[in-house]
Amino acid sequence: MEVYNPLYKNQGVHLICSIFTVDNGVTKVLLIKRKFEPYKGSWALVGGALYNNEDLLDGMHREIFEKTGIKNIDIYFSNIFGKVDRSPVMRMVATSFIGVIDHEKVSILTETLNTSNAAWFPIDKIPSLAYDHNEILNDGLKFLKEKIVSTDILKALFPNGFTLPEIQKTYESILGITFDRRNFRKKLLSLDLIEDTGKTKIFEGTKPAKIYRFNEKCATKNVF
Amino acid sequence: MEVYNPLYKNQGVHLICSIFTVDNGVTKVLLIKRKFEPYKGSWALVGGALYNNEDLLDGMHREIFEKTGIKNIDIYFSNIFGKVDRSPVMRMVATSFIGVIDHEKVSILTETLNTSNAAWFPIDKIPSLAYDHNEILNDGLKFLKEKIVSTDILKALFPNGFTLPEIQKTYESILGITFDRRNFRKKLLSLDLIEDTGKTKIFEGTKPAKIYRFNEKCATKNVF
DNA sequence: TTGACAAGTGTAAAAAATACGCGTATATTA
DNA sequence: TAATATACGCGTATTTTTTACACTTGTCAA
Repeated sequence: MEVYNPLYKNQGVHLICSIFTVDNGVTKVLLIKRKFEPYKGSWALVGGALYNNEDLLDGMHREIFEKTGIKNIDIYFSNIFGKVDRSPVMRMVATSFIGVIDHEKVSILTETLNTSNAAWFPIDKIPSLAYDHNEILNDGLKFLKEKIVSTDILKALFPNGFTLPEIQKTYESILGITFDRRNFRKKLLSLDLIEDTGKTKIFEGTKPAKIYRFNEKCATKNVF
Repeated sequence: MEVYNPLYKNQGVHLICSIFTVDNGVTKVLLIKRKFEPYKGSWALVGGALYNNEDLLDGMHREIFEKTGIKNIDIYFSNIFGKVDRSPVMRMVATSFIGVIDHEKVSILTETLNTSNAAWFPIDKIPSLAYDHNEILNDGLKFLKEKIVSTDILKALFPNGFTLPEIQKTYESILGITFDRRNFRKKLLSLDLIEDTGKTKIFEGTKPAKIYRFNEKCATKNVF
């Protein structure tokens, strides 16, 4: 039986999550500082090893909670990283996830059993990370860019809805490009991803903006 | 250290590949019949367990060769499947890949150390498979549909090039839809995925068709 | 009441996707 | 040898989508 073959001994699965937020027009990712070897003292993405008795998603949620205190975050599986030597301890295959939260609505634990710090880093100012986490983060960011045009992954940033100018800034920050105000509005509405709440938001000294929210649908776009 | 924690003991990684071909307008997938428990006698996708000393892609190639005799197949990672109980033997996380080969250009081993048969099954006539392979196959087929419009994944089916009518039939078979002859031509050429070889193919009783081949580029299509 | 600001809406032009007609090269048949 | 059937290549008009850009509107402050 496979279980007794030494070729398969001591393999494990890493659960790694790139947790993003958008802070005042700047896209940031949550990093934790490692307390122990390997990579003691290095910044790293949030994550750890899968337990035998948990599903991947459950394990990822557990790790996120243990390392940061964050609960109830929507996460999406994105990719897998399996180079033989990616962990110096034992053979670990990494499964990567991404998630988005509102950095203002959540308090991050800056010290836990395994971490000595936690902080939000702008995605263009990322230090050298533990393991292959730089590669995983780049891939996760690419995945995020795809997801924001086809899912409601940004919902967590706007629990009470959003105005179109607000969410346009968010899209621009994540995608790294700017849009014509009127065409962005038409495009986002045509994706059938958001809906009008009927309410408006009052700003000072300017016309009130309509408040939208994500609906239950998911957009898709095919080449053919 | 993680390696001694019993919570991580006896985890393994499955490498599973959905190997597709198109046979006379019918999209098919290669299945093998299992010789041993678990799922002895069941049809299954090609695959097995990752060894400690090999990268994911190398391991997948090794498994494909061991179970079918196929060498030199281009494979793409597609997804991961990690339910706790997906394997009755031990905790296994499955990583799934897809590949495409020409069923006429390759001879498949119908018996190996672990398999008692191998055969091509039309994708709309798939039996109940071992493990969660039905789910993995459906996901792989979805992934294939995305890949044929953005990569040269179909290259293996046409080692000596192809005519546009030929490849149109292939696209139609995989995507399950039909195209207008002239618009398909324009669309595929505009994707910048193929190029004219300058040669033509003679058919009987009809005008010779130009032969094309895949070029080195990859097409991309963004919502924004 | 008016000006500043930033929101909302509309429309013309360009580009892309779609529908469809016709000429052409080959093998077969008369 | 000429006529015919077949199906490949090319082109064009129409529709739809995308892009570029201008004006109107509601609120606050002066």
